[in-house]
Amino acid sequence: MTSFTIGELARRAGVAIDTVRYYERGHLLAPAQRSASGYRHYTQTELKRLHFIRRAKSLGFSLEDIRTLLALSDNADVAQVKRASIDKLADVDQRIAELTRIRTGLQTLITACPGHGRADACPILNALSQEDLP
Amino acid sequence: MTSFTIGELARRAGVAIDTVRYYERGHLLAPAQRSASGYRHYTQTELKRLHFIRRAKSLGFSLEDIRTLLALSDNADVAQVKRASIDKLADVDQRIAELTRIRTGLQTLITACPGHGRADACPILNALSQEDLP
DNA sequence: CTTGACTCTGGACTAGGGTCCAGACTGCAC
DNA sequence: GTGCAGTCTGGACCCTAGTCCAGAGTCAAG
Repeated sequence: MTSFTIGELARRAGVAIDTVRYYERGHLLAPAQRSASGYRHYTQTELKRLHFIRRAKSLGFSLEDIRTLLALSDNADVAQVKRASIDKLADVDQRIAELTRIRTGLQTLITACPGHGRADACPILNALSQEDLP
Repeated sequence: MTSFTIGELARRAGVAIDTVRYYERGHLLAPAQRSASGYRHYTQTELKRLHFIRRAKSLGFSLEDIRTLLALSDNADVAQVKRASIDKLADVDQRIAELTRIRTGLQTLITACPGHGRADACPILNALSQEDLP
């Protein structure tokens, strides 16, 4: 069974060493095995877990979410994992809707702005000064 | 020329008093006129500027962005205002695309997950453990 | 004149997700 | 056996956009 140092783990997972230690502090990773001299040593198991964390993060889960997910996953509670994912999806939809609203507002202003001339002919500046915008 | 206190300004703009002072500290608002006793006093000018700030924020500009925008607006530089808005639009598009990618990944997993049974039958958990996902 | 609401200041604190640091120790190659 | 890279620890610090606090001073109504 090959094992590797924290630097090697970090390199393989594409994170910073400090991040690994931070995850350990935050109970996302279990306390690592130590060598006689106190160096942390890891195996594929921890690398997989670290990959899990990064993947979940890239899917928009917070570390808090991931702590939950890992606990559920450790308990093999598929129903709850699915439920947590559905909640997260609703969350993502919410954020997309908000950004889309912002996008529409911006696009309207940009289209209307001549891009030159007097400031009071610029709908972007005017709109930002008015009461009645999105 | 009517003038009003910080509390009145905050009330009219729909922000907290602390936020007004915070904006002054961060040079989004110029240092306010003071009464003999040291109370800040504001006029329509500052109220309009504060509205501008809130509006820009609701369009997804950061305070840093807004500092820039205000400087440009003070210089009446319409071309640059338009350019800054276009940059921000690209930014928003980028964020929407990223979230949409996340959404697709989640939706796929949720659809595929039976919601019960063994953990290793749950595609959400499996996917998070694999290398080759979005 | 008192009471209560308002304002002043500097500074601390929040959340989330890390990042950086000093000073000491360890591991490995040459 | 020396030099350099890697690792250890606890704790400080970063960012954003505020929010909250204590203790002191001020304003206006009754």
